[in-house]
Amino acid sequence: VMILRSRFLDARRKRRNFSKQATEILNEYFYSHLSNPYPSEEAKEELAKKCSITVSQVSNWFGNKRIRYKKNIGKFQEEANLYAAKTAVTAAHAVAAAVQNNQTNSP
Amino acid sequence: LSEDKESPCVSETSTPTARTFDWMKVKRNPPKTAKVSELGLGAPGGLRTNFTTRQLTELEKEFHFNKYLSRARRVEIAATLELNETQVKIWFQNRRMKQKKREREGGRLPLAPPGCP
DNA sequence: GGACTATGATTGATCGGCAG
DNA sequence: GCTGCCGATCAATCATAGTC
Repeated sequence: VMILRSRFLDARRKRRNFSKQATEILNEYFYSHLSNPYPSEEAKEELAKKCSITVSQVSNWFGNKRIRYKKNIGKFQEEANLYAAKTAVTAAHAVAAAVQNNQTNSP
Repeated sequence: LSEDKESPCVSETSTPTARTFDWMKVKRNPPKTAKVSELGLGAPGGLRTNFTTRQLTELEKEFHFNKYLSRARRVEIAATLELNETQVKIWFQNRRMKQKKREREGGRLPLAPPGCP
C-alpha cells in the first residue's frame, strides 16, 4: 500500500469554486427538475453558457450533485425548499405575464 | 429547454419536497474485479482496483502507439501488467473517451493562467 | 495554524444501446 | 447469442477552497 498516490498528477487539480450566480443557476435547474435531474446535451450547453463554465464542468456538477444529494437527502432539504420556493415564484410570474398577454391580444 | 414531463417514476411520500424519485435509488452492482479463486489476496470481491504507476505508464505508452488493441496485444499486456483482459479493455475505452473529451474541449473559454491569489 | 466541511475533478467500472 | 465500443453515469477518492 505504498502511498504512491502521487499519480503524476498534481498541477492539474487547481480547483476553483464556481461563482455564486453560476451555482445559483445550476441549483435552480437541479431542484426544478428533481424528478429527473439529467439535463440533455443541449441543456448542458445552455447552462454552461449561462454559467460561463464548460459543458464538462456542468456534467461534473450534476454528477456530484446527484450522488451527494441522494447520499444524504436530509442535508439538502433546506436548500431544496429554498429553490422550490424560488422557482414557484418565477413560475407564478410567468403565468401572470401569460395571462396578461392573453388578455391584451385575444381575437 | 424547459419542458419537463413529470416522469412516471415517483415512489411515494406525501411532502412535496421530500419525495424520493427512482434516480435516487439507483445502485450499481459492485465491480466483479475479483478472482477470489486462488491467490489468497483476501479479495473482498468488489473493489475499485488502484492501478500502479508502472501499470499506468505502460498503458499510456501503449495507447500512444495504438488507440485500439487487438485481442492478442490485449492478452499480452494484461499478462505483463498482471491485470484482467477486461481491465485493459476498459482502460483503453476510458482513455479514448478522455482523449476525445480533451480534444473537443481543447482550447476554449475560461482562461486565467498567471497569478491571481 | 490546524481540524473540519464543501466542492470540483479524476477515474475504474457499470448500464443501456448499437453494430458486426 | 455474444463481444467490443461509445456515451453517460456511478461511486469512491483526491486535493484544494472555505469556515470556524
